[in-house]
Amino acid sequence: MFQVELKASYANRVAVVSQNQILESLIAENLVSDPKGARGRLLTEAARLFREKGYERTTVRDLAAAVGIQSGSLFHHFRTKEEILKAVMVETIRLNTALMQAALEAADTSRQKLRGLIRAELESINGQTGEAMAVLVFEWRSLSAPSQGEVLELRDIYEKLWLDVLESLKREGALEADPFVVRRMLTGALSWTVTWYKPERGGLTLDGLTDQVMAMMAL
Amino acid sequence: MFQVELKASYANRVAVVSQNQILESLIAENLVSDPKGARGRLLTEAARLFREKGYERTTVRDLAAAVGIQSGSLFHHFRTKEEILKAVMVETIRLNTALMQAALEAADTSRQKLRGLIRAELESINGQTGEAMAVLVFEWRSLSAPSQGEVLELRDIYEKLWLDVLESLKREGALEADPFVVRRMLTGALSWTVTWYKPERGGLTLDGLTDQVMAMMAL
DNA sequence: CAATACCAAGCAAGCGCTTGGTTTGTAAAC
DNA sequence: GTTTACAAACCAAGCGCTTGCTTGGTATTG
Repeated sequence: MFQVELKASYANRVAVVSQNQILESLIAENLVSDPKGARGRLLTEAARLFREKGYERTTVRDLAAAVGIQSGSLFHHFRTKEEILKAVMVETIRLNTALMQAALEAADTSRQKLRGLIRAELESINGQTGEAMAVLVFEWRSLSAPSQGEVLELRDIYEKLWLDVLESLKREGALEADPFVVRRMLTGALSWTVTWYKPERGGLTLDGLTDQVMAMMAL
Repeated sequence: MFQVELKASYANRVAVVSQNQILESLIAENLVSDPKGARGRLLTEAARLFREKGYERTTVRDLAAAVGIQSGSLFHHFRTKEEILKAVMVETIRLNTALMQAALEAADTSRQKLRGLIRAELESINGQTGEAMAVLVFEWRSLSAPSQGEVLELRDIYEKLWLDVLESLKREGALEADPFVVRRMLTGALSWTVTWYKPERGGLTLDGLTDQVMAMMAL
């Protein structure tokens, strides 16, 4: 699907380059909206507002004002407010799945693969797509049951990426706990960083944070 | 403040006994409401509803109906809807701080103390007070800024309990990562269990889950 | 006979969303 | 190269409903 051609000497550089490449591929395939377009800009602003004030507290008037149109005009692009929330989530998952796959392809050992996944998820949560990721985590209940089902299907795809790596580590004896449980613990731990991790202050970089997670697991 | 007299042979028994004792002490001191009283029953129902539907989606009419009164009558007990949310959070933190302190006093080594804290927090999250704990985690943003400040002060008290234990472990060489970071990771990981851990199915007990967390950290 | 707890009714404000009509972008037709 | 056609994008206004909360009065309790 998406191929990372070569492993460069600087892991960061690989990450940045492939991230843009991947984003563009997805836009070309119409799997995510171009942030420069009208729809994409709305989704970006929606993610920001949903994260900042929560889905329920964000009114369609807020959303419209954020992109400079009237509230009623929103419904030309989306049928309901909830459809906007769902779109934010779906596009976020699509992007992340692609990023995770790239991270896996760029790593050799299981340990490196796990580090790649952790690093990629931290990047998703605390980087440019962070607001959308936070929405995905914290606004889950605001989705209607049918929409939850659709989003869940997409999520299963990338959860499997994690489980495969963790199971390898267990087989190799590097991990003692149950892979399934560990993944869920990591989901919580990494998601939670959005509430406290601020790269500007303190000097802890994303790579440093990744190292801390690995160290916590004694890996 | 609260003293656990003796360590019984069965850790569970200690936990259960002290939990009730502690709850009663707090009720006696008017630090938490008696769940049998009118106010306490409302707060219990409020926690359930806030967790189930979220604070914003829960109306004062829902809350009133849950305890069998008219919506207007709520405002005889609380001045605003937000005051109800705040009360749920404040009382939950008070109870948990007391439970954590008890868990610490019942353990000898740093490793056992950490296990006690993890076990206690998992119990809080997935046990009887689970709904209130989930509200504390997921409805944080629905609190007004002043209320957030008040609740934060209370939370700092019990966060210090965790940091002390983790710092001991680090000094002893059992932990490599930064205690501060580890605590935040654990906060996320343990809170997140509320979204997936179901003791009925699967057979993983709270003690088993605690073991998994320790194993994940290679402790 | 007070104080406490509650009810019945409803208000003002804000909500998601609809409606009917206008502007804008684009591309074929002349 | 202007005209025509038409859909997409947007505005102005507001409808119907729900929301948190108030009010004035009535039971209930110690």
